Amino acid sequence: MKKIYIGNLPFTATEDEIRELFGAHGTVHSVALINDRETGRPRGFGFIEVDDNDLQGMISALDGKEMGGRALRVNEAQDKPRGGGGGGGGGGRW
DNA sequence: GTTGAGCGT
Repeated sequence: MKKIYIGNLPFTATEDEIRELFGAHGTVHSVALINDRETGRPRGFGFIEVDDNDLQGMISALDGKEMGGRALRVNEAQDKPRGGGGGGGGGGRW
């Protein structure tokens, strides 16, 4: 199971839309749209957990897909450590 | 009734 970073999301997008959109191209284990912790406004990006075998398929299939008038940005997430401990990994190689 | 970076508690 891997994580996918979704950016350039429209403020009108919801987890349900993401789940259905990505679920149509693979198995989506969980969907999480990130909104501002202080103001509560949507940040325009989110995360989803998908299977390893469907990760590439979703990225190649939904990356650049238009949603709400804006092109979605799909890429494998970096599994950044949020709650202490651990170190970064991979990343940055574009 | 607003907005736009880009990896979350």
